Amino acid sequence: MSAAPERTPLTDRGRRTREALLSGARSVFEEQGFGATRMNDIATAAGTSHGTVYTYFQTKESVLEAVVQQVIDELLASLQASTAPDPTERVRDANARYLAAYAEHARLLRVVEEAAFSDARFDEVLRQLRSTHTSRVAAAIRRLQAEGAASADLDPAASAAALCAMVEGFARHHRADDHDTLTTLWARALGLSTKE
Amino acid sequence: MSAAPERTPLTDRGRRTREALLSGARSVFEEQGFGATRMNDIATAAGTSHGTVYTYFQTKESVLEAVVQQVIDELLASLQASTAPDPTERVRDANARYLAAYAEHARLLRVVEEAAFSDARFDEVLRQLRSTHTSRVAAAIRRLQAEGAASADLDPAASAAALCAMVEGFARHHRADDHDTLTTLWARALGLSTKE
Amino acid sequence: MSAAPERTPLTDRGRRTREALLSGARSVFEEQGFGATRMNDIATAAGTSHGTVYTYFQTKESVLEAVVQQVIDELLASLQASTAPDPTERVRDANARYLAAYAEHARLLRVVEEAAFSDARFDEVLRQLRSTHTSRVAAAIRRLQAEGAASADLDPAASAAALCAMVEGFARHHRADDHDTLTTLWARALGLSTKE
Amino acid sequence: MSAAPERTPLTDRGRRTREALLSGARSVFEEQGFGATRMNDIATAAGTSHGTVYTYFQTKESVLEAVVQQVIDELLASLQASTAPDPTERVRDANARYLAAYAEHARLLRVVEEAAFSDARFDEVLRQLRSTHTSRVAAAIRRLQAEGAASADLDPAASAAALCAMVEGFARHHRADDHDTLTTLWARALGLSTKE
DNA sequence: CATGAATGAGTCTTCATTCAT
DNA sequence: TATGAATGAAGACTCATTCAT
Repeated sequence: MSAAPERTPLTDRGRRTREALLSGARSVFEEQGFGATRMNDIATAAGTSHGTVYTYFQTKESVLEAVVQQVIDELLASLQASTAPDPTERVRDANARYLAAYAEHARLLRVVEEAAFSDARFDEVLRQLRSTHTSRVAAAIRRLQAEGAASADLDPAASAAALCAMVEGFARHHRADDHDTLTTLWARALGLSTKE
Repeated sequence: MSAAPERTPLTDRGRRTREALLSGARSVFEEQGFGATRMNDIATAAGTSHGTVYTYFQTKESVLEAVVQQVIDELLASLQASTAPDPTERVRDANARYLAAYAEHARLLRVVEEAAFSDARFDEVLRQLRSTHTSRVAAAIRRLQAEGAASADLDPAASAAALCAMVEGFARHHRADDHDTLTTLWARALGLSTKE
Repeated sequence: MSAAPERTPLTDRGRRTREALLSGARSVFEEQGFGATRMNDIATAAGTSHGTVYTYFQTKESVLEAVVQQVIDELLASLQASTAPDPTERVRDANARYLAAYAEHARLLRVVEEAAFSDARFDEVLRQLRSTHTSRVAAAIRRLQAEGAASADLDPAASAAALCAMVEGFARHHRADDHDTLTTLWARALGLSTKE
Repeated sequence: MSAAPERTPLTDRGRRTREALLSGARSVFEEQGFGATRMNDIATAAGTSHGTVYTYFQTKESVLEAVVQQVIDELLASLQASTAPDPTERVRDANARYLAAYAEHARLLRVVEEAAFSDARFDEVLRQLRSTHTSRVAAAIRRLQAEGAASADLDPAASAAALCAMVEGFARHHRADDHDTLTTLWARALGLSTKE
């Protein structure tokens, strides 16, 4: 009866405020992490009173969810498979883009990971993200195998999982833009026939 | 601010209490995570009263730190380089042991990761752990290269980082004991000359 | 403090809106009680926007006050003294009508009682209601005594108070339409001479 | 896991504090009502910090519940049936005691009524209280009927309900100690044979 | 050493009311 | 008039940490 519905802004002013909140929230989350961020910080960052946050969002989790929603699609879009002709180029390209995308969103992803410790929703978000990406990579591997460009004896799904883990882990812990080693390892692991 | 120094128990009874606390704390942390664990839960799990925890530890973080300390050494010990004669066997062996060790300590490691979000100390712990392991792997790779068993053109440090990331990520997200694919990928990536 | 004066709507549209608000408010109050009702709920029930409520009413209390105003007169009107010739019939008739009226308005009266805990205005409303009704009953008793139909030794005011309390309490707690016992008790208490 | 159990004090100091809280709470509730009472007020009245209230009680409702628990038994005890030989005396006696008990606890009962609007637990408390008392009165009426001292044609349960409602309502609205009228009405309603 | 009581800073959240459009 | 956004006072509750016994 007396709910506090996640309101969708009806006017322009409302839309602007909501945007300001999302953008402010993202900044603050990225700077302070999820747990350390106070609803008040979000309001302040958006230039509103703290009550206004609750006009558009129910809880801190909802805010993060909305922030993430905006980012997820954009993130997945930037991870589309490469169309380079050479397999190794494709891999290099894919890794480069992954590392770039990761670098751009690293801080927010960390926030989501943090939030995942106390809210399963975010676990799911991450699982989805990984699973989508891994599936794409598995498909790419299958394609390479069909073309005879990659070792046929590899399990595509497991390989994809492992290789994605490698890139993600590398991106996370070394945030280097050095993807040469990465590409080489990947290519050799898959037994890519290189043009030379 | 903090009055009582972290005390090392002098009496037998004290030693026993401290052990109970550590063991209880580990259970509770693993079950509930760091943030969700109350000092009270730790005391209860250890069968002591609330205040006793502070006889041995200064803060919740200190408790986790002590728990972790116990585990770290044990963990690193179980990750010593293999002594198998065949390179691929060495890799398989190492991966198997890594996955086993990870599985055994996964929950606690997650707790440390969670705590790392609010306390840099734990970030450091994880970094150390990874770095120690990666160094060892890098050394192993260098050895293989010296023996002519692995591709000489690979950067040992970067490769080690990437391959460790792969195993860690695989262990984390897929907690499978399927290490065949992992070993194959690793071996091929390194260009291991297989005995056949 | 309160800027806008309680306005009487001047246009037709205004009158309709005000009616909708009152009717919606009554429903919501009766369903949820006073404290649990949000201004928002009232607006929603009336099909208006949030802010519109304040065009017609100053506070939540004002809304209830207006709702009650409408009901009070109607309620008192339905409790006019009976004109049946036989005293016992008159009593039975009066009780029946009281119970019926109570049943019809019970929920709203409960709301008023609830509001009375935090706003003396509503205490006064209830006191008035009771006092009006009790006075009428006292007058009726005096009439009966004058006619020699009721025991002359009873204090009319006190008896009326007690008997009204009985009917009200019965209505409140037992919401039965069984008024036989009630009528009998009442008649015997007053020593009504029965026709037989 | 991380519950905040309604703790029973184990030490004397704890017992004293809990008592202080209950007694302070009762005062404050009676003075300000349930809704207007802040946890802080209770703490202050008990001379503790507000956190201490939560050492012993979970919510404001729990505090009231504990306060009421203490009173209920005492209240029911003081409403035991009279042992006077004369029926009318018994009634007078019972009413006198009821009015006295009511007067003593009136304020707290009002608080319970207030709380009942938002918490069904308290509705139940009141229902129980009434029902216990009404049952006793019904039993008393049956006894009188068996002795031939009261009209045999009355339904004891319904009569008890009505008469209890009368006394309660009278006590509530007129808090007079004038119980003469009450006793007379009651006696006549029941057709008590008076000794004269 | 152990116990359990006491503390209070820190946050989220609600919602009546005001205000700009 | 009507709308819907904005405000912010107010209060409940948690829990790490301190302290008296």
